[in-house]
Amino acid sequence: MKTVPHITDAEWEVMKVLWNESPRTANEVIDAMQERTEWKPKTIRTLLNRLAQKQAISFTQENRVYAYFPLVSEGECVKSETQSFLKRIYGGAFKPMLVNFLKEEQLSEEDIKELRDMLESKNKNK
Amino acid sequence: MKTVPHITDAEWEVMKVLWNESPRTANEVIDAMQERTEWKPKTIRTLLNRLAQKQAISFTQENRVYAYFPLVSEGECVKSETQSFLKRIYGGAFKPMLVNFLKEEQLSEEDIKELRDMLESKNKNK
DNA sequence: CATTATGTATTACAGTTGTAATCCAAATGA
DNA sequence: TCATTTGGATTACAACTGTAATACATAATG
Repeated sequence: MKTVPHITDAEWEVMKVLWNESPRTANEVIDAMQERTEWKPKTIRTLLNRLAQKQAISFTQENRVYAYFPLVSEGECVKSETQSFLKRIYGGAFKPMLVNFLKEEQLSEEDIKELRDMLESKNKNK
Repeated sequence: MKTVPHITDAEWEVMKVLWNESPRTANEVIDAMQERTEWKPKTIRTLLNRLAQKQAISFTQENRVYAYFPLVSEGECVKSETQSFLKRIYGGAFKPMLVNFLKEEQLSEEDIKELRDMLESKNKNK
């Protein structure tokens, strides 16, 4: 099974931009980031470089300009990060986490209904 | 509201031991850790020091021996780590994560029942 | 009392991360 | 053609992490 590289907090913000739409040139990424963060353009270029190095993204070159695109999907990354989080905090067990979450979190009535329906259907098709 | 210090992966393992039972002397912690990791005693002492510095734990001194105990509860830490995880990965929203988890994870029939019951009772008392 | 063992304090050291600045070559404008 | 701007490549640098080793002081032992 494919292993996704570890993506840091700051890098994750850049990935979000590319997951949202790609390919994007460095400058397009920078513009998009300026809307959400205070980071300097150079900082964002550094992050793009690091992501490319660890093969989370790649790029095509058009004249002097690079256009970046993800090599790993958001789903893959979410799953992988979630798993290491689970392992760290809950010893890898999923249900204790869910239980804890349900205890702690605010959920609207509709949320609850939706979740219940999901559980139902999960129950059915097994 | 109280902010808990950030506890790293390695430190987290030490915290688990102290959450499990405390106070414990450095050597007792080391012994407990040897059962779960390959870490050298010196490494574990470093972690104990760092945790004490960041006031995640403290100690009493008996002759030359320190007995450590947590200053922050497991619940607090779990909550705090969970929140930064949520923020990072899911933009802070709880439900999308739940939905994703339910889609991805294996749950036994009993698990599902238990979760459904939890949802029920959550629904009731609101 | 001298030596050794033991617990703690201090120091080490490379890899990762956040956060850029500087350097360089090509394109663009005067 | 020469100066300037621009995009990318290289370099910077401190804090944090993982993973210890070394130094030091005191207690135990011969």
